[in-house]
Amino acid sequence: MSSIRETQPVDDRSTRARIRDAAIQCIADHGVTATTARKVADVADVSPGSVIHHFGSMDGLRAACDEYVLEIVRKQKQDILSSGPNLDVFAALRNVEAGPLMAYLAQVLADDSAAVASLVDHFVDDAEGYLAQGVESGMLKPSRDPRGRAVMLTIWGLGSLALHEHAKRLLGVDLMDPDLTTSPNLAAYAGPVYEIYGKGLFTDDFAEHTRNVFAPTDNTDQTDEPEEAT
Amino acid sequence: MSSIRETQPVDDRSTRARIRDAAIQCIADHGVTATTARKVADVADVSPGSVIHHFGSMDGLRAACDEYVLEIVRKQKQDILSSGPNLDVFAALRNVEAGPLMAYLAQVLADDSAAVASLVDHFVDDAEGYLAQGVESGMLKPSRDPRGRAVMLTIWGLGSLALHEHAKRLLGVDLMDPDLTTSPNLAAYAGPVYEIYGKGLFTDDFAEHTRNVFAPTDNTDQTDEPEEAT
DNA sequence: GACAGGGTTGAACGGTCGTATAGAATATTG
DNA sequence: CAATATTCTATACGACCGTTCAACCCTGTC
Repeated sequence: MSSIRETQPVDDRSTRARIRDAAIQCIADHGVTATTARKVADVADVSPGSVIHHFGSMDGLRAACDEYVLEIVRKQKQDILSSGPNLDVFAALRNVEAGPLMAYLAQVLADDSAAVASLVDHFVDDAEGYLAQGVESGMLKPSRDPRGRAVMLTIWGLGSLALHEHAKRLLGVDLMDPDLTTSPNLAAYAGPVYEIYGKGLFTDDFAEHTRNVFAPTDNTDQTDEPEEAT
Repeated sequence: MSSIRETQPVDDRSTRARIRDAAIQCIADHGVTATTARKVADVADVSPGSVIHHFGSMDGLRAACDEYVLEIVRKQKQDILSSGPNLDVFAALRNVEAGPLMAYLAQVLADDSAAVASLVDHFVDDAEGYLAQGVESGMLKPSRDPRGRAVMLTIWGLGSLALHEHAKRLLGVDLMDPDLTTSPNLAAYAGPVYEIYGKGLFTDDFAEHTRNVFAPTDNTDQTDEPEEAT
């Protein structure tokens, strides 16, 4: 092992890391099923045999990718924790070197992978913490079901990411844009969202009318409203 | 052409329709990339050659499926229109013979297809109409951006459908269940949703604070809040 | 019965996939 | 420098893909 570092850091790091990054890029660009061993090898400038030599199989490569972005998100979370409460689920990913992680996440959110499930659970945990902080600091209203509220807000956020092509077509806003927060079109997305988050959607009369329909078992005064579902 | 109807309607209808239905079922069950001509042929009890004889290619089959569910949704809309306002985007699909249409939609929502885009646009149009009715009837608050609000609510709903596996894992609610509205676990999903839609998420103070940040060009009084994004 | 003629079949073709493996290239060590 | 261990490449193989096509069956007509 040579003790001197070369003038240029060769390319990236180990061949294994280069292959993994190439796979993430490939999945982010063209989806998981279109990501073949040969294409990954081509992007990583290695031979097709090398990619499975390092990861055993394509499933192994996919798992390694999932685990890697999970690790990055976990690491990034530490930095976020010291910067106060943040409601935006994507902020952690957006600041992370503007890599293809958002696009990767959007591509893999739909198919069921244990690592992706763990990642989503992680986001929900974060959201629940942030929401609790928001409630404590007086920014957010308390909820009868804090966990459920965190789940729904996370699913809405991640679902918007998964359907970002529709959002772009309908709103002109690319949720994948690394510098979204400075985009002039952000208002088209944030306006309605903040409006709903701000004043709600139902009128007070209607909200009162539906309040006790889907309430969890909570001993408040409740007049029985027999039929008002959907 | 015989003028009498057989005692049993043979199987379904034409072979073409049987193949199309088999493809929809197959995509709903295993996704679009896992749906091969041979599997569709197997489900439809025909030969692999027959499926492309009827649709030209697998892309043609896929397009025919998209167009078919679009047609069904359009047809279903007519019935809905005569039953008053309805905020639930899925109701139109849920009542439609409990077929695999919801699962099909969940599978194809992410990939970009012209027919799927048209379908989503259709949902947004419906939502906008329903929201306007809701505002008019006093159930819903008016919006500064009715179209944008309809888009976001639709994306949230469809995104939840696309990520229904996560919702099921985290909430115990299967958004795909044809009789969801009678499920005892519905409250885990509807509770937080109705809470947010009812009273909102932000406190009045915080809502006032962020009101004019992402407001569309609207001449209300606005004190300049230079930096408060994210 | 002979005979078209279209819906249907099943075998076959070219292509791409994931993966295995033998050998070349490269690094490591004495 | 020789020997060896390691990494990578190139090729090969079997499986499965979408698609084609000659034969086949089945129905209706002369």
